[in-house]
Amino acid sequence: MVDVAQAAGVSPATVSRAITQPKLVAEETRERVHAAAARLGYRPDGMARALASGRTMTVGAIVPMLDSPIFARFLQSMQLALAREGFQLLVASHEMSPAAETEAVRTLLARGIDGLVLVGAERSRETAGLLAGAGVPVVLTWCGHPADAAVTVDNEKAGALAAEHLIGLGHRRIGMVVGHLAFNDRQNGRLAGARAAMKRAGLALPDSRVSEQSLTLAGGRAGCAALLDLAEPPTAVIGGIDMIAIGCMLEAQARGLAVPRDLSVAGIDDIDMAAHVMPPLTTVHIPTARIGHKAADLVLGAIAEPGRVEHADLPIELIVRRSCCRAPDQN
Amino acid sequence: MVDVAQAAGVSPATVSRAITQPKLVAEETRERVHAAAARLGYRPDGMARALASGRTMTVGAIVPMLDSPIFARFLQSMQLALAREGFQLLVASHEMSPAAETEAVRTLLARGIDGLVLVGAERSRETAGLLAGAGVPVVLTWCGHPADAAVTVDNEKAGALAAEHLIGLGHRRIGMVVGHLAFNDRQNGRLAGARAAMKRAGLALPDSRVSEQSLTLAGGRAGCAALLDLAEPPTAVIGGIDMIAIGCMLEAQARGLAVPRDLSVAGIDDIDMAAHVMPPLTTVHIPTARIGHKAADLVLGAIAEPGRVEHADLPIELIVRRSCCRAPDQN
DNA sequence: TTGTAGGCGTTATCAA
DNA sequence: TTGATAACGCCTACAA
Repeated sequence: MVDVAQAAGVSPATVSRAITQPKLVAEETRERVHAAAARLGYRPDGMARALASGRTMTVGAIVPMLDSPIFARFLQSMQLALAREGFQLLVASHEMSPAAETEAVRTLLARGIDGLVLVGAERSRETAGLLAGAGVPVVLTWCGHPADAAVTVDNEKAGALAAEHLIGLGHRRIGMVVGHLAFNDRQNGRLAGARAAMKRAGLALPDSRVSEQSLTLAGGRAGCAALLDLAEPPTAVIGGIDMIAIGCMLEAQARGLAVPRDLSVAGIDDIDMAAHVMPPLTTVHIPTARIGHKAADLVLGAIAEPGRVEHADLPIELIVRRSCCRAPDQN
Repeated sequence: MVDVAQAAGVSPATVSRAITQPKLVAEETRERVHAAAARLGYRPDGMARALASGRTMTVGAIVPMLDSPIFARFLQSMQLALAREGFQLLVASHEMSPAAETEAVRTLLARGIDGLVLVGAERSRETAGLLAGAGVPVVLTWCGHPADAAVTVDNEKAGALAAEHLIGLGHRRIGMVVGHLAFNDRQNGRLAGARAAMKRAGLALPDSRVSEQSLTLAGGRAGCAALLDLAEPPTAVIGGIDMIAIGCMLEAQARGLAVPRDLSVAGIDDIDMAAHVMPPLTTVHIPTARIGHKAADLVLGAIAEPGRVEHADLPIELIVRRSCCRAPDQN
């Protein structure tokens, strides 16, 4: 910077201003500085800048896992929105481990970020403590109490929408394959919502008809297999995420069952694939990309105006495709 | 840090050493420092540390897109390997735009990273220039010239393996659905490899039997549709990535064609889903997670020992499942 | 509109 | 083994 200043015949301070606050510098001076900077190939040092200004132009995000169509999409849209404002995205994943999440928060905070985006509202006391003393805005996604800065969707309602659709089709024995419930308030919410909807209809969703599996196609297949092997197998299955729901369809089909004739399957998420599998999956649309975009908006807003906490609840809706049909007559 | 130093009755320099180079400090002193640090809740400032030391403990990665099972997996394993060594991952994506890649390189470099991982070896002159003057190790992945620090797989061979398998099954009219070829040397390589294999067998893969599509399920469906609508539709199709190949299967099935009886389909990548779709997809296994892991190893190695350039070529292999069968008798 | 000067929180060199 | 002290490269009142 000193070199640029000399080359442009100004002081280092003016170079700094010409770059970060162009309006404070006379146009003629500004141009001389920029020319000199370009000629000398000057690149401001981000760390020095961060140290002096306290701002890193970086937002951190910690997701349960990178290797998931949902979080990949989420990060994708967040990264895009951040990049548009000149911010960068620092990502970490905790692989469903609260301890790993704590560690990720710790290192991200130490590394220097201007804001942090997390998934879910449920976390260890230790992590919560770190966040409380973070000194940077924190935005929660998917779940979040009304007082939090958060972008939420109604996971209970998502589960309920799927269940109500199936109930409306006459299904009475409905099963659900969910992700591991520990440290996953999204899955917990969806299960609770489905259960509540069934209760309202005078039906039950006993634990025996709920299978806890990994959030993968394989998990869906395994969970569906378990439910189909029951003495009284369900006539319909809800997947806690689409990936699981699609796994359920594949397992049913692998056993020679037709979907939806022999087994109705509904999902939650509406990932791209849902529309393309056979049969196209009936699912609850969660606006994943919008969550990412909105989360970026909220952190950026809170960074610009410290203390500001916004809460956004994004609408969800049932997308009826062709993986569910009327239940066969039962007793 | 000054507070900690005072509380421990030592100088700031000793606090620094006690934390970063424990061995240089007497055990008794070290413990006093750590105790004081813990009591005061001291957290080293990453930016100050970066400015003073020149190391950021951060590695940048720029991928074509975040929203892809392959790159998500890749980043996942890289992030894990980096975290184990105390490094963090800064990610950006360029959405298949060379200009966006340039910009991403520029900002990551400015932000301060100790190393950079890129996908593919093909890029704009401008980006290449930035990298040349980057001052930090750069590791290429998937593609890379032998002189580069890179983790490569043989994309030509991948295309060839798929094609040879189909040729061996008696197919003579083989089509291919690839991703957009511009700025994607992986897809170019796979296509070239398939073409070369067919040529060796006295067959041709004319452009008319190659469909360029987006790297999605929908792209696969569209590409397959285009090929099936040909006057002489292929009896087998290769997908440039599994996602496309699976899209091809879905399109065929949606048209009432049985896979593989009426159309054989082969993919390249071996994503998790490949084993679970119906029929299970015959594909070329690309060790995506290992690429990520190895890339982390290489950058870390180059960071530790500047000037070191390692090149790793990872093996690939054909995984025969059930989406391909013998060609029907033709002409 | 521009320059001066102090400081951001560490690390690293050199003595002690 | 520990302590001064000078960078690290930039930002930002404050003054001119």
